[in-house]
Amino acid sequence: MSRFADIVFALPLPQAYTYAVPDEWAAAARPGVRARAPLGPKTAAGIIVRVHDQPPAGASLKPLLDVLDPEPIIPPDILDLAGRLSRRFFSSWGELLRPAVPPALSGASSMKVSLTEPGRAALAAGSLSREEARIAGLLAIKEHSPSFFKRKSVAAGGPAVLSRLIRKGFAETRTVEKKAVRRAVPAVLKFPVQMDLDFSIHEAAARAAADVAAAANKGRFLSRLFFGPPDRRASAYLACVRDVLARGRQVLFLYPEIGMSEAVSAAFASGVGERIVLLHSRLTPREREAARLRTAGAAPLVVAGPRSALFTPLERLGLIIVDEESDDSFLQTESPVYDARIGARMRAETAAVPLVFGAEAPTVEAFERARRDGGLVTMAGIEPPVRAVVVDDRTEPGLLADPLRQRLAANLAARKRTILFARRRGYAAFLLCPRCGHVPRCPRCDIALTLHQRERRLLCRYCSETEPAPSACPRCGGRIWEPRGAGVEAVAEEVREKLPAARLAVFDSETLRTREARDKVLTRFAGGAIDVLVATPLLAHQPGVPAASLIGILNPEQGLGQSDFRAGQRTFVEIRRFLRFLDRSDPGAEAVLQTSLPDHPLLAAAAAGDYEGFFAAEIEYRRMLGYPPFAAMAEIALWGRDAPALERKARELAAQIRRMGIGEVLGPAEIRAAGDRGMQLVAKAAEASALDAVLAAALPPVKGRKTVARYD
DNA sequence: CAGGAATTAGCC
DNA sequence: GCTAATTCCTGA
Repeated sequence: MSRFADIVFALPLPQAYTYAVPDEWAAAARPGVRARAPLGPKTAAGIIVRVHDQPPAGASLKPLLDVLDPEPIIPPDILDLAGRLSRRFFSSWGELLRPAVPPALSGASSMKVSLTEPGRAALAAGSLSREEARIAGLLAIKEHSPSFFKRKSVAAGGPAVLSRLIRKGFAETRTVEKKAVRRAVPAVLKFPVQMDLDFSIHEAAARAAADVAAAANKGRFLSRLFFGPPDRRASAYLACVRDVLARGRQVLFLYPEIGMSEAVSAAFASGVGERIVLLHSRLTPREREAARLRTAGAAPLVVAGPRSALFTPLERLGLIIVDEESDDSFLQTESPVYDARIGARMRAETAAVPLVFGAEAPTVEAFERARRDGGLVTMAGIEPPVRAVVVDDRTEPGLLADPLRQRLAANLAARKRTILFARRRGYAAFLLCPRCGHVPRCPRCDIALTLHQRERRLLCRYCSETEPAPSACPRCGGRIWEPRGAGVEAVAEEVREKLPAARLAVFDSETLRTREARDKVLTRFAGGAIDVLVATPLLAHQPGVPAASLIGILNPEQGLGQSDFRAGQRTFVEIRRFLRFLDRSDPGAEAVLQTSLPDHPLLAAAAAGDYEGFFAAEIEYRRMLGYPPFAAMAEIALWGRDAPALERKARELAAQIRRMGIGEVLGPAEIRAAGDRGMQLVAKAAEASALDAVLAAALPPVKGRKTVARYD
């Protein structure tokens, strides 16, 4: 009889806790059931992940109080998957299990804080203290949840200052009932897009689909990358899926949370029909429960959903597909951190089922791996890829280079739709005093403050510090500011000035805060009531964006400047994603990539749709610098205020990891984010498992706040 | 140096 | 995430 149970909680706790199992619960305490147990001064419900007979070493022992389920609510394979992901990403096992737990009936409201009229007046009059003005400035831009102010990145002392503002009547809280989505999306979606799908697949794809189906049938792991445009991938997926369903097995289909790539979903809707269960963020709790019940049986189904669908329990899993593999949304960066692509590989390997990745512009890592393993399946498009004209903006005075402006005017005259993509929200990335070169910076984070013209405020995009935009330069007293690094507001202003007849809308998270507002703008754009959308990359993650006859991409080279080994990859993928909105049914449709680096090979490759050209250069760069996929890598950051102590701790950790003898340890180097000081180490190893083992041994003893990012 | 506010460690 | 313990800070 098992006398101990390991329990995980849906809290950011790094490990499982061991409890004694009282005799009365000995039979009921099984892996996968919920149990209530004492945790600190309170009790909490968690999930039993293991029962055993090994008394825990050292740690104190308390008995669990109650077993809440007669039967396991989570099957062993999902418990194990979440456990392995938590160890890989140093995140919470219990939090990872949350999407696998049947939807609870709690937490139906949330709190919002907003500024009152007296608060606005006090802020404008400057009668608030520095700290109060900072918090009030944030609230002036938009309302926030109280927990927003608890985030370290927002403000030290945020909660206290906030309660003072509330006490003085300058701010107020209100409870927002979480309302069920009124317009329910049916479980089987009907897709508005009409397209002629070419279901004939060419030979290489047909052969690959046959391989995948055969592996699914034999219960064998196999990994393939379907490299090609959405319509081609869709027909290849469908061929695999039909076969797997016909053998009575289930398919897990993961897609990024961008509607769903429309060609793929349309193909699924017509090819699989009723046997698809779509999981997505617009489901109401009732629909979510209905979907869960449908997936709970052994019926052959396609379960399609975003990254969290990875944790859907399935009795008869036969195939996993991850479409749009290079989309950033597969990596969850907030707690619990995990990468659904890595999780999909783990799940496919353990379940002994084939794994199919698909993308038109895959990650360098996936492409290299597929090439090496012979898993690459190239599917040429029916049409050649969209090509963008590259335009040099260095000699142009305004934000829109002349060739782009002319095309915009012509497109407007023809009453056709235009989308202009700018990289930033707000008005300008930063202000520059042309007289002395001064740039207002955040006093805590040292990065340039963003100008928000409408509120006349400067905002730090790291820590949300805000202050009124200064009228005169604090250094030289100059009265003229030059806004640099165009945001959507500035681009919109220029279009209005140069082309007053254009009916224009700004599409960013600040202008359009709710889903309803976003849908409304898209409907008007589709219906011809809006000619030009000036959008941040947010637009590319919306469902139902109509195609446009002119796409302008403004200065994507800004994304290349980040000191991140994946900046090139991200920029390429983003440009190709923007270009997808080009209306290919219009023979006069054009795309323009405006840049101050017109000769940059990555931009040229992105404009031409030359993935292989991009890959050849990028993989060489990764090889030379020893980045993934040529090494497994971890960025370890230690955070704190006491700089000397921090540095000592970081050096010790670096030495410790070096002693354990893995590939390479770089640093520690000083980093700053959100007003915090940190020291960062980079550890690299040839083998991912070796790196994970070293980190698992070296990290837990390190006290204090730390973050780990792991890449392969 | 009190007394409260802010931050952080620990939760089995 | 919540609470208790610890550290920090203000103001005399």
